[in-house]
Amino acid sequence: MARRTKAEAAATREALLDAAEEVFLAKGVAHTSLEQIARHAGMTRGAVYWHFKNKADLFQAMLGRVRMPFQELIEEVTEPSLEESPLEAIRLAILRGFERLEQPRYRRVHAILVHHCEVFGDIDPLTMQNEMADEACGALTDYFTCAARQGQLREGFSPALAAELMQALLGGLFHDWLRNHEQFSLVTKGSELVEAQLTLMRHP
Amino acid sequence: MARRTKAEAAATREALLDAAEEVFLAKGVAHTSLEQIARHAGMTRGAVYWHFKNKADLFQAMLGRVRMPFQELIEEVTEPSLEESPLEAIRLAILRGFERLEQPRYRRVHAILVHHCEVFGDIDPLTMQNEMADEACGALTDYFTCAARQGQLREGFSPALAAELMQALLGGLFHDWLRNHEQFSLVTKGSELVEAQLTLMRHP
DNA sequence: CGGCCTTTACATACATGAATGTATGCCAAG
DNA sequence: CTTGGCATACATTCATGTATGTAAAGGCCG
Repeated sequence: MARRTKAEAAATREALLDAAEEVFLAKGVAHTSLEQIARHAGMTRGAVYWHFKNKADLFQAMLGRVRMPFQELIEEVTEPSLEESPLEAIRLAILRGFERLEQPRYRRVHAILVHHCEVFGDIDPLTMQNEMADEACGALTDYFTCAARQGQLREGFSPALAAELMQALLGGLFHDWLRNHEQFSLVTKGSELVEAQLTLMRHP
Repeated sequence: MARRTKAEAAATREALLDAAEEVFLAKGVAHTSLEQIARHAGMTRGAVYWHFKNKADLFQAMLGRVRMPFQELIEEVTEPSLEESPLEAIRLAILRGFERLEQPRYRRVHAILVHHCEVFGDIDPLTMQNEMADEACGALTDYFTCAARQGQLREGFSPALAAELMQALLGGLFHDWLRNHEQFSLVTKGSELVEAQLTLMRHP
């Protein structure tokens, strides 16, 4: 092959990342060679080493396409306002998260991060998951605290406990779904469970 | 080295499995060589290939030392009887599970299975996790059904929903704890959360 | 606008190291 | 004296990283 235009080069870069997602998901990160990724994208390893420094660099670029801070999800939810019904805001934010995660790219990359890659080079997926979990739990605590101040939580039920319960619930559901997403829809089952849990925790 | 007695041979086999646990946990299954395992046990690869066919075989043997069927945990709980207070029986069974998992060997092997190994040879950790999850959810459903028949569950709250909520809660907690067990005690925090959740679901 | 030159976007070829599996050696247990 | 329990040596495969080749893109200059 000969040289492509800038747009074509950017396209092959994306194609390589797409291929990486699929092969990583199918065979695991550690057991896929850069050769396999390149061939799956119709290229050779030359293209990979041109666009990325090495496997870790490619992996980071793949992650970079799906950064989804949890705080952002909350901020997207403006209706209804956080101040008047925080529990409903939490529910909607979680629903938004579910909807994003059901997009193939988000689902694949998170499945790879959680279930198909080990510590590897300077990349530690467990640290990343810890950061995600801490961020989520922090945000949940804030908003459950807000809910408690307005008397929306069952009495004797601390915001911290509510946040931890909800975070564990979400984490378990998340892992189950990532393991085999064909088994159930995240938004459908997730909404049911979250709604049921919020009903249990809400002040009667 | 020269030949050892049968007991010594069995001991080196266990030593190899112990070494495998530690190195797998530290560096991930895919990125540890049989050489590293052997050296960590004070042996050479010759010993490994004598006791095990290959890496997958060694891995299976490592798993074999910690098989913990969930049903067994329930059956161990005879006090109080399942028939008179099923919710309490569930709580105790879960507590038993937590206590087992906090033993170093159980914790390490499950951490490896969940967070430190990818699909690999004829071994698929995700299938194993699915089987564990299905088994757990099935048992939980049975016992929540029993609880519902005795009117111990909040009205309008189906046993299936209760089981799914509890399973997601346990799964999330499990994953969080396996990621970094120094952060909190599984029995302590786990007991709090499970107790809180059962209180929420219990008929008032 | 056409010729030239440099750089880009890869493909190909090569060197290296690491891990595996097997074959063989060796010494004591039984 | 035979076989079990390893250690050692060897051959092979495989992935990586780099070096080199190359044809076209995109500019510069006349």
